Amino acid sequence: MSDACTPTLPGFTCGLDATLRVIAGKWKPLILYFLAQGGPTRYGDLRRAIRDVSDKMLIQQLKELTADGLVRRTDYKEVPPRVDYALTPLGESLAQALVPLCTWGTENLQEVTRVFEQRAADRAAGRAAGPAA
Amino acid sequence: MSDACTPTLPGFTCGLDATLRVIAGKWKPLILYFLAQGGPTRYGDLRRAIRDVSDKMLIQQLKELTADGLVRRTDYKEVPPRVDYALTPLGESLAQALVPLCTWGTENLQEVTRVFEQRAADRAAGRAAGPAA
DNA sequence: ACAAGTATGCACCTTTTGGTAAGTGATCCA
DNA sequence: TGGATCACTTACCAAAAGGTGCATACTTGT
Repeated sequence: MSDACTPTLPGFTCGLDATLRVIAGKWKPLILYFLAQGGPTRYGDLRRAIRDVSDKMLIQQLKELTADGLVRRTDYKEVPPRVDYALTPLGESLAQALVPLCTWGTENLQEVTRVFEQRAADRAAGRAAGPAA
Repeated sequence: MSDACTPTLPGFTCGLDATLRVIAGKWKPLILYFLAQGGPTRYGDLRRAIRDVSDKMLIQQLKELTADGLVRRTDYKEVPPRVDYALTPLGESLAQALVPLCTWGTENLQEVTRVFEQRAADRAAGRAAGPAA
């Protein structure tokens, strides 16, 4: 796995651990994804693009990403509010690092799909057997 | 972010999403990490290596990784139980895809560390101000 | 006889995460 | 005047994730 992982870091086990904690959160990768695709994006556009995300969640994750220096928030201080979000250089580099995962998921889509069907089936079986017995 | 992300997948938003759901779980990346480093590893060794993980969690995540086809479990059916775990080819390929994240975390360790200190400070401030007001 | 180690299972509980629904000022449109 | 849009905020809740600790069947070491 290369020795980029080996050093003993303060707080996290390895660089991988650190990274995963930064992007932890149901919508963060997706946000990074959309921001990496197009340039600066208005809040409402993100909101509509991601679909299924609630205001609360989207705002929350955007806040964290912003506080973490991965995303830059621009408030135009206009009368009907106007705000947009864009990746910082750091955010862009992270988005780059995500590409192989993205590729892996796509390349192994069959396996992954099977995996999730299996998980669902197991959960269903568990719920059927568990409460019954 | 390359177009490895673009296809409309059944269930998940993109390959990245799919991958992240596979490795979701506090200890899975670490397990993958340790298994990628050395070859087959006995349960007890993993347990001691990862430290801070509980039996319940480790077993649970190993089970999922095994069910997902990323890890192969070998039970030697011996009298004092002996079992070991190793990566499958699929698991190895995933471990490879994790390397850039690992590298990113290591390269941007300063930023990441700052980020987490900031988060901690914010949480502390929040707890101090919130209940008071 | 007794403690320890082996790989797990299980019950219970707390923390974290995510989701829903409502409300905020201000402006624009009919 | 009433409704919609903008970017949020807040209070409340449900579900999931994670943690602790005890139990198991068997053997080995003392």
